[in-house]
Amino acid sequence: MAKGNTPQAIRGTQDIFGPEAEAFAFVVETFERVRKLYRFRRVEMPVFEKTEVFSRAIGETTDVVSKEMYSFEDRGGDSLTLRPEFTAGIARAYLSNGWQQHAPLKVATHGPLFRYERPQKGRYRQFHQIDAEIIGAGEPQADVELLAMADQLLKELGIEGVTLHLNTLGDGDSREAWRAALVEYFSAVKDELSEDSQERLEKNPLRILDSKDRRDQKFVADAPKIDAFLSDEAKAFFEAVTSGLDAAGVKWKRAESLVRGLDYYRHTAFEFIPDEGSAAADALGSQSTILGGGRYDGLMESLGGAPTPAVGWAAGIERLAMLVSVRPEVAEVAIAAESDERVGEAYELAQHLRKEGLSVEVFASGGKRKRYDKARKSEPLNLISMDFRDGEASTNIASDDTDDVRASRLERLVEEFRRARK
RNA sequence: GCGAUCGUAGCUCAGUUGGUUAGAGCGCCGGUUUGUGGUACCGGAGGUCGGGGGUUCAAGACCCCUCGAUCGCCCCA
Repeated sequence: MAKGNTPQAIRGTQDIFGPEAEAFAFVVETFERVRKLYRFRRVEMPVFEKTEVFSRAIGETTDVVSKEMYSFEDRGGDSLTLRPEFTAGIARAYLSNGWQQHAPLKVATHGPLFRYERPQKGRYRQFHQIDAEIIGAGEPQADVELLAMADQLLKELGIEGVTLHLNTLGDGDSREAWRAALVEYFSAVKDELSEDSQERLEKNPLRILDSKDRRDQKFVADAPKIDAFLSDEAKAFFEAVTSGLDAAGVKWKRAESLVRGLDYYRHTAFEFIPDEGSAAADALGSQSTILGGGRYDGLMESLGGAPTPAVGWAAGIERLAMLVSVRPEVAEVAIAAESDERVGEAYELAQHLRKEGLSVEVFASGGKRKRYDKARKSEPLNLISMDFRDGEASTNIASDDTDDVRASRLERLVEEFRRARK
């Protein structure tokens, strides 16, 4: 509980500790490992950019830009913004650094993002994502490889009950024609739509399709389908993606009403969503998407670059962390210095063992009788007690170590250490 | 931006229709069982009951405001 004059953390930020922090680290470590398997190269990006990087790339009318950005003026009067996503900044870096020379470029990164929103379960003002992008690759195989990586990542995290929902938005022309048809269709029944969807009709008609409001849902089933507006090329592209996924053993499900909020998406759009009634769905509350992305062939042009096909995804680390289970890290060795005469020696032994690659914790403070108990409670694999009684030093090892090699190596190291000290 | 629920020790929570010095468990600190021991027992520290105002002889409990948290809507990872 915060005391009167102790500053509070900013709303929507988190101080992550304990099992949550372990889960967070596990997600990041697993991502780093899997990304190397697919040969994605690591990039580090600035946390803030000129505001126009996001407003031009993401779209002025999107919620992200119009009301969720952390923007401020720097001392030179430029408008800067804390990044609300990775893709726009990566696209900017691609153009400003001439990374075209590396195309097709596969990059991965992770870190904090910022969005001024009302915090709730699985949703924060400072949140964290892992992110993967393939830039300068227009072939459907790029989509497949990217999705295969996502699928493998989730499996290696041990996350179950999550399904890839897949859709195509077609190329620019298909998408526009579909959008126009949707506006026409929903305009005819405008008065019967929810208030939110009446507004969406102006701003983002595609979003009406995944409205949660019953009043909207009864019209959704008969709404125009994207498939009717796809050009032959767009259709062939989507088929190549789906057959590639099948060949790669990635399970997917067609989601005709899946659209993505940001302006730059074309062709493939996808989200990994927990199955209804699954443990994952329960854990996430109403924030159902754990990983989402798609193809954004139009983005580079909006930043003044040459047309450049690209596809990418991002996943919320906090959301993934809610779905993984990690065992608490226990020490390989705990040393209880049960009398003050042995404290110095206990720390020396700890250093010796740490240099040999063992994780060691020393218990040498507080009541002497309680040091052993504390060491015990930390549930180490091996427990060394060091005491000094009746003028005699004793050193004992109690081992619950299931790894016999490590346990016997420890005994040897401790024995060496004692001989060397004499 | 809107709505609902909630705010009592470091943590999890009790606190009866408003009624004396606000409690428990865990954790923390100290001590006892002169001991191969994750035990048990004893003691201690720690609370402006989120904050402010009001009603009342009396408020942790009731009313108003405010701050914060949680969950949901919008949107999104």
